Amino acid sequence: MAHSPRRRRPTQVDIARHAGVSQATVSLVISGGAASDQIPEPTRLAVLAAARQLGYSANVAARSLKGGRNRLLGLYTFEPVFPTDQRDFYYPFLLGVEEETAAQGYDLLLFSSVTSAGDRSIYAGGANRLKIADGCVLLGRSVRRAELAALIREDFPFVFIGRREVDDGELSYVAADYVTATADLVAALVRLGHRRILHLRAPGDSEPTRDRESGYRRGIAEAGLPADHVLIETLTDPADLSADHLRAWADRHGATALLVEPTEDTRLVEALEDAARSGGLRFPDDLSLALLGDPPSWTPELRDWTRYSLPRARMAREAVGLLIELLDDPASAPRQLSVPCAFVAGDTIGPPVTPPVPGERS
Amino acid sequence: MAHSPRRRRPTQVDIARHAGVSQATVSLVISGGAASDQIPEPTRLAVLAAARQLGYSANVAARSLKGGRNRLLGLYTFEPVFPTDQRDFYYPFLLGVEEETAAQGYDLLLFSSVTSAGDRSIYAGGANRLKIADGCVLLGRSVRRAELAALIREDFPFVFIGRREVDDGELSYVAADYVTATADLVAALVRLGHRRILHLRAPGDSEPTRDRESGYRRGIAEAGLPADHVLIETLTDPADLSADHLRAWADRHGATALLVEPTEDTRLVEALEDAARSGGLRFPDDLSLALLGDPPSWTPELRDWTRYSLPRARMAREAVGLLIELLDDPASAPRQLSVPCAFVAGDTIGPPVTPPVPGERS
DNA sequence: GCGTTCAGCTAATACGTATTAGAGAGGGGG
DNA sequence: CCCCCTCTCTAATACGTATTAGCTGAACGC
Repeated sequence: MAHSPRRRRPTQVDIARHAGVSQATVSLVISGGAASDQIPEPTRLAVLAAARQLGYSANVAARSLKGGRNRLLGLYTFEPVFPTDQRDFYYPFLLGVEEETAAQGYDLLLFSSVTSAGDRSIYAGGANRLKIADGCVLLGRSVRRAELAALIREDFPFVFIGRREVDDGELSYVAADYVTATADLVAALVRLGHRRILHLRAPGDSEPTRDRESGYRRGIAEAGLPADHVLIETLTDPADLSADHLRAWADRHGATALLVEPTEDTRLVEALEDAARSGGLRFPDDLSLALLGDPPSWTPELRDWTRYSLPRARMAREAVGLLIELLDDPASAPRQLSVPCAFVAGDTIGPPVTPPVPGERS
Repeated sequence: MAHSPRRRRPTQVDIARHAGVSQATVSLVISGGAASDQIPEPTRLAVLAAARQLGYSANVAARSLKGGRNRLLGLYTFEPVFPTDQRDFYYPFLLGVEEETAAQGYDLLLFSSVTSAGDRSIYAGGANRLKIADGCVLLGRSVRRAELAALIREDFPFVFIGRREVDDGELSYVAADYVTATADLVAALVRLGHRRILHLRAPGDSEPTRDRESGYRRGIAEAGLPADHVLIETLTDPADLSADHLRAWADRHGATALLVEPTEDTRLVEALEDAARSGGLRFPDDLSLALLGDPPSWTPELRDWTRYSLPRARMAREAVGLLIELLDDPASAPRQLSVPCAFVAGDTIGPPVTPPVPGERS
C-alpha cells in the first residue's frame, strides 16, 4: 500500500473552513469553557463534528505560547531515575506523582532527555525546557542551585519533593520531617538505656543530611545528654560498613547504638546485610542499629530494620496537589508542607549490651 | 517576603532593545548555529552580554511552534498501569521506553489523565490528545480497535508494543514471537515424552492469545501428533486454578503437561503457587507445567517456573527506535518487528508421570 | 420609523521565535 | 562613473491559539 506523505496537522483554521465559521468561533467552542455557553448548540455541534472528522487536536506549543494551559504537569529529576539501582528509591515518588496527576485530570511529562552535550540540565540550549508544562514537580538529591534560583527568578511554578533552600528566595516544597523523626529515634534509643549513640551521616550538606543531623542533635539535647555525647561520623563510602569497621567505630566512641543515614542506592544496606551475615555482627545483640530512612528497595527486605519510613507516595501526591493550587492561584506565595515519617519498630534495636563507660551520667 | 506579581520573562525583543540591534539579529546570535558565523564578533558579544545580563532564556513554546516538533514522545496505555497490581507487568516496558526516549534526546509524555467523562479515551473532547506528542508508543491488552483505526486514518505516527491488527490498514508494531516460543515449548515437552498437553488459554481473542494458540497448534502438528491431541481449555477465572481443579482438568483430558497463558496481574501465578503449597500439587512430580510468558512480578519468584520470557525492555526500546525512524521519514510505510522470546528452563517440567493412555501412538 | 438591545458571530491582534528576502553601506574593478 | 559584490544587519512574515472589541441582522418597544 502506498503511504500518503504525512498530512499537515489540521488546525483551527481548517476546522473553521470545514464548518463554515471563523477560527475564533472554533477556538471558543473547543477551549472556551465559559464563552462556549454563548455559542448556540447547532454551531457547537457542527464545529465539534468537523473537529472530530479532521482529527483535530490542539497544538500545545501554540496554546502555551499564548499563555494558556496545556493540562500538562512536568516531572523533572536531577538524577537519572530509571535505569539505575536508584529506581527503587524513586519509583514510589513517580507512582504518587503519576497517580495524583491523573486524578487531577492532567497528563504527566517526564523530562528525561539528556541534551546533546550530555548535560542533564533544565536550561538546555539556552531555553528552559520545563516551560512546555504548566508547572513542574522537581525531585532529586544533587540539585543545581543555580538552576533552582533561575526558576524562581522566572516565576515558573514548581514544587520540590524534599526540603530545599536557595539564597535567592523562597520556593515551594513538600518535605518529610526528618528532624522530628530522627529526634524521636534518638529518644527511643535513650529510653532503651543507650547513652552514647553514634550518628553516621552522609557526606555533603544537602538539606536531608542537615535535617537528620539537626534531629540527632536535638534528640541528644532533649534527652539531657551532655554535648560530648554528640557523636558524628561521616560515611564517605558504603564499603566502610564492614563488620570490623563498624565495631571499630563503636569502640572508639564507646557507642552502643548507631543511627545510619541510608543512601538512595542499594549499596549501603547491602553492606549492612553483609556485615551481619558474613561479618558475624548481630543486631541488636552486639549493637543497636536504626536507619534514618527507608532501605532503598521496596521489595521485602531480608532484615526488618528499625527505622522511619518516608511516606513517599503521599509526599508525591501532596506535591502535585500543591502545584495545582499554585497554578490555580498564580499570585500565591511559595508554600511549604511537612509530612511526618512513620516509625517502623523493626528488630534491630534493643537494650545496650556494652556496659556504659564508667563515670558517665546515668 | 512579598511576592512580586509574576514578572514577564525577557524576550529577544528586550535583548534587541538593550543591545541596540534587531530581534532577528538576536535570534541569529542565540540559536542560529550556522548563520551565527556571519555575525561579526563585536555584535555577537554585545548580544550575548545583554542576554546574560537580562537573564534570558528561550521560550520553548514559541520555538517549537515555529518548528513544528516538540521533541516529545507519548506513551499511551489502554489500561491504567500504575496503581494496580498490573504495574509489575508493565513497568519493564515503561522502563525501556523511558530509557530509549531519553537516549534519543526526547522527553516522554505519559497519557494518564482520565477525561472528565471518566473515559480513558484517546479521543477526548473531540480531539486526539496524543497529538501533543510528535509520536506515540501504545501499549495494553484491551485495545479499542476503532481508536486505532482512527489513528491510522489520521496518519498519526505511532508504534504498538505487541502485535495488533486492524481491518482498516497496517500499523507499526514490535511484537514478541509468541508463536515460535510456544511451539518450542511444546516441542520441549514432547521431547520429554509428553503426548497429551493441555493448553489453558485466556478468554477473549486478542492477538497475544491467538498467537499462543497458533503456536500450540503448530507445536502439536510439528510433533506429528494427531488432531485429537489438541487439548484447549479457556481459563475464565484465575480462581479456577485450584489444585483439585487442575487435577480434574488433567484427568479429563488425560494430560500430563499444562501450558498456561499467564494474566497480567498477579492472581494467576498466586493461584498456582497456592495450588502447589496448600493443594499438595507438585510440579513436575505430579504434573508438568510451563507458563506461556512471564509471571507478572519482576521480583524474585517463589518458584522458578519453566516458561519463556518476553524481552520487555528490549521490545520497548525497539518500539521507540522504530517510532523515531517513522518520525524522521514521514513517508515510510508501517513496519513490523518481531523479537524472539527467551526460554527459561525452570524446574516445573519433567518426564510424564501418568502413563500414556493405552492405544495412543508412541 | 427610529432607537435599543441582544444573540451570534468575526476581524484583528498578541504571544516569541526562526527564517528569508533584501536593504544599505562600503569597496574594488572596469 | 557605473556595476557588482560582500558584509552586516533588518523588516516582514509565519507558526496556531486565545481573547477582545466590535460588526450584523433581527426582534422589540414606543
